[in-house]
Amino acid sequence: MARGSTRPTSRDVAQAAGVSQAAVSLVLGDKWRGRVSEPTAQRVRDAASELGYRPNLAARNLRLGRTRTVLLVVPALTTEFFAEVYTGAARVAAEHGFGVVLYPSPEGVGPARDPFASAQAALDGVIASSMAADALSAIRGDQLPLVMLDSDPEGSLGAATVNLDIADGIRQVAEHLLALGHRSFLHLAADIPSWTFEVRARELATRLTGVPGTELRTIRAPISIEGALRATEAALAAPGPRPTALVCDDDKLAAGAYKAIRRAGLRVPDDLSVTGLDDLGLATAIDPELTTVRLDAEAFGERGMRALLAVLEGRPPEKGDLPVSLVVRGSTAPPR
Amino acid sequence: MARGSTRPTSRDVAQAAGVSQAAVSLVLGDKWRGRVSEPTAQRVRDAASELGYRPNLAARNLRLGRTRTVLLVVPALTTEFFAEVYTGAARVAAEHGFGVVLYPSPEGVGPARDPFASAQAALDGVIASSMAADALSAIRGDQLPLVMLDSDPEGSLGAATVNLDIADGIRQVAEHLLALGHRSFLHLAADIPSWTFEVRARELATRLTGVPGTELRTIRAPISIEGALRATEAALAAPGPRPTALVCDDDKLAAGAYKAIRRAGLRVPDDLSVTGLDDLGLATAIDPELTTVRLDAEAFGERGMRALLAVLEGRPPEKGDLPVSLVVRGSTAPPR
DNA sequence: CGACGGACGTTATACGTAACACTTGCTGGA
DNA sequence: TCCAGCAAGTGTTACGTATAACGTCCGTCG
Repeated sequence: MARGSTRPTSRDVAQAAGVSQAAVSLVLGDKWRGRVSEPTAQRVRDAASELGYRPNLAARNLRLGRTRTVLLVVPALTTEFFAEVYTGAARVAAEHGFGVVLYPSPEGVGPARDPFASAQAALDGVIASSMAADALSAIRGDQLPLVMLDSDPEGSLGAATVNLDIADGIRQVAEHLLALGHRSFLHLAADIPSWTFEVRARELATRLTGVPGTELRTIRAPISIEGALRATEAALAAPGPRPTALVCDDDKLAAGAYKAIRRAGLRVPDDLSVTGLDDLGLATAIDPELTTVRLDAEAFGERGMRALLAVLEGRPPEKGDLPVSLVVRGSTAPPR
Repeated sequence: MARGSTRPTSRDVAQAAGVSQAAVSLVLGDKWRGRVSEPTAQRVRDAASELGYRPNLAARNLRLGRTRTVLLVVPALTTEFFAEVYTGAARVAAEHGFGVVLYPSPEGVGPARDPFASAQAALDGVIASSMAADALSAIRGDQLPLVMLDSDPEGSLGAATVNLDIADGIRQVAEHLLALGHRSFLHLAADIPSWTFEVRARELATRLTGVPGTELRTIRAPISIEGALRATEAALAAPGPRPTALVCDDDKLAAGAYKAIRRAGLRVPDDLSVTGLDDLGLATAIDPELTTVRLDAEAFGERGMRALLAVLEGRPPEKGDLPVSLVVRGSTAPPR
């Protein structure tokens, strides 16, 4: 590991302190109450810090048969959303002496690499976003304890799931737009096959079917500004009456839509109301600021980690979806 | 690890294939040319996949004394920039059989947690952004091979450095703005103590001092839309002649500045030209699209990983800074 | 006065893997 | 005929740690 000399081991510490290796392990592992005298323990601690001793984690992991390391599989790191999920998960993990390793699954539909080859660390369990579709089959192959983020509770075959209440978010969006008087909707959907996006489509359709005179069209785009720009441009150029409200599957799509709307010579929200979903920093960077659904990504990560800890300890994980809330800003207004 | 039964070991595979554990290790380690016959090797491979054998990485790491795992220390994951750095580093790492583990240092000036507590995996080396100032002292304490990203080549005490040619980027920005006719500049600087930001300030000052009649003022803000908004608002409200060009340390700051400029009733670029640095997705999401300096974050990550591999193998790392390029968009124009 | 138990440690072992050193059977050349 | 040499493996060990099981010394109690 180190350059010239090899790193000190617990045996080196033992020798320096004049005790056995076992005593070092006891003292440094904090299991010495009544087994080692205080002066001796102090000698061990001094020797350890003197030598700059750090336990060899590979050896410890081997001995204990567990690693206190967990893998977080995310679709791709191009959005700050999963950065915050990571932050939340890592905080809870640290409180329990665990570490979190990230595996960003390759973008697009590339060949599914082995997620565990990238995370060389041995693992106690896995938290996986259902959006990281490529990696899922490989993950299911392993018998590791698994928590799924935003995945169909029915279809997850026993794996614990932690979900944001996206359906409720879409309900709030729909009610907000209906209350403003909108009746002609365009849904800009993400073209990733994932349960969480199916929920958006289903819930939006459900909420509108009850209301007379409503109309809903759907277009799909990859989750990128460029992709959303092109899809929206095409939709706006299509013949027929223009919709008055554009519901986007996430904020990034909304940002792309803004550009298409500007290029078409139209204005948000005067000609077209737009909503997003995520409430990323992007939502307030664009003009007008975006009406969107606020997801608490950090809480999502925390809940995911807690669920995994529960599974590891044989406890049942918390039930219930995480609440979300509509944030009304300047991108929605009554139709003209 | 697994729920009920324990995972199969190489010994289990050996028994199933009717060979010794050593033979399994040879076959699966691909070191069997001339040592094990093809039929036997095939029997071993079949038994391994039959049992779903996966080597215990903790044991392997212990035995080999190296982990093929590397730590990437980044300031915080709130921007896609380091996501791309990670992508590049992970790709190169994978090509060499290495894995990359991420350590996002806590935001702000919180107490420096131990980066290695979070990355429970044992490590062969570290790549660290100089912006992750909190974690640096802890990192230097370990004797691990280290590569610094965007750090002072002089002040890094022997650690290898990989740098983007930020100075050249700022030169291009300055020349672009001077050529447009600007003479009164405002520098919106990041208030993070990091060499890479010092370079921006120094280079900008240098480029302007040669030109007669120029004026440069500097304000500082935390790297967030909100922070930039407030700092810019204050600067625009200050008495005296208004600058005609606003040079921002990165794109996020520029996005915040846009908002302040709009609130002041001014327009980009008519009243004020704005430049950024990074070329994130954000740069084209805002209106008008941002003139900025394109940094190839993925190449940065790749180069960082290659440098670390070189250090690990005792080779000298590549020299030379990575080139950057000015991307001129709609946020810069001649002053009125 | 013998036994007993607490305080303070030590010895020995196992975790799963990779690699070195060694064995065995066979072939071919002198 | 005999031995070198090779193919095809096997036996054994060490990596560094945590912990179960075992000693030893001494004070105390019945």
